[in-house]
Amino acid sequence: MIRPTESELEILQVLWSEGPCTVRLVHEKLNGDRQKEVGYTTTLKLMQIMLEKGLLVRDESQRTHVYRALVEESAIRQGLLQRFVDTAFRGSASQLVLELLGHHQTDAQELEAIRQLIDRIEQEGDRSADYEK
Amino acid sequence: MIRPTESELEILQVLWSEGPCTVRLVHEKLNGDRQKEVGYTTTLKLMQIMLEKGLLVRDESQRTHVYRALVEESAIRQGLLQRFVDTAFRGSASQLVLELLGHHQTDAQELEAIRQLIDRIEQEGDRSADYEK
DNA sequence: TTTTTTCTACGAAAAAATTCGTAAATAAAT
DNA sequence: ATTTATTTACGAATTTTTTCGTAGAAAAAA
Repeated sequence: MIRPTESELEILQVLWSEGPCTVRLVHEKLNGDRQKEVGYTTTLKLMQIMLEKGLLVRDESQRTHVYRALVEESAIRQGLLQRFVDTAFRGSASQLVLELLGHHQTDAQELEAIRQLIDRIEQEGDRSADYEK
Repeated sequence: MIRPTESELEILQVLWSEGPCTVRLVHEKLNGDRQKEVGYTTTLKLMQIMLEKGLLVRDESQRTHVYRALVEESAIRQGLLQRFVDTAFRGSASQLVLELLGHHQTDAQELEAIRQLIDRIEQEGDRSADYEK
């Protein structure tokens, strides 16, 4: 399974939300949002490594390369979430949700969306056997 | 903020669910649940490090020391969850929940518990201003 | 009693992840 | 034309995390 490190994930977040970017752009985005400052070549190196790993691809037609995420956000989220539930919540997804809703600010609209999702899942209860792993 | 590493978290999980344990017990628990085998002194060393960090305490009255988690599960979960929401879901707790409920098997009872929690939160909506950060 | 096992302490090796410096090439500015 | 700035490549240093080997003390077994 593809498992980006924390630094790699930060870069992916930028590319997912901004679309294809130069190293410069990613770097400025990171050092803007953040308190932590790192050198330009650090970001560059990371993105080169991610290229090797197949997390990114790049357009080299110009001198200034443009990088693009090759992995999908939802797929990565899936993997990270699965792992996280297992390690931090011993596999109990509902425990995680309870913890989350209990301590985080979640606005009414989002709560409603979640409620509707629960309704849908409960309706599907009969054919829960359809689920694969 | 206290942030155990992944290996440290595995050890904490054992201590949280089993209560105070010897290194031997923790070690066997880990190498049982898991496909990954590590040496005994590896577990020992990790627990000694965790002791230094203040994650654990131990009873040295006997030759075979008994370790106990000094940090609370809920507190650690809080911290890890916060960080995880931020890094993997850009801070959107509800996105995480949607992802989770959409792809994980959650039994009816747990869904009901979550629904009730949502009800409670929505009722408290009026005094949402009371929330701190 | 002697041998074997079990445990801790300690240091250090190994692996993984992050960071940066330097050089060379290209582009931009003066 | 010359200087300055930007970009990539590359290797390596640093930091963090994980792993283990060895030695010595204590306990258990023979």
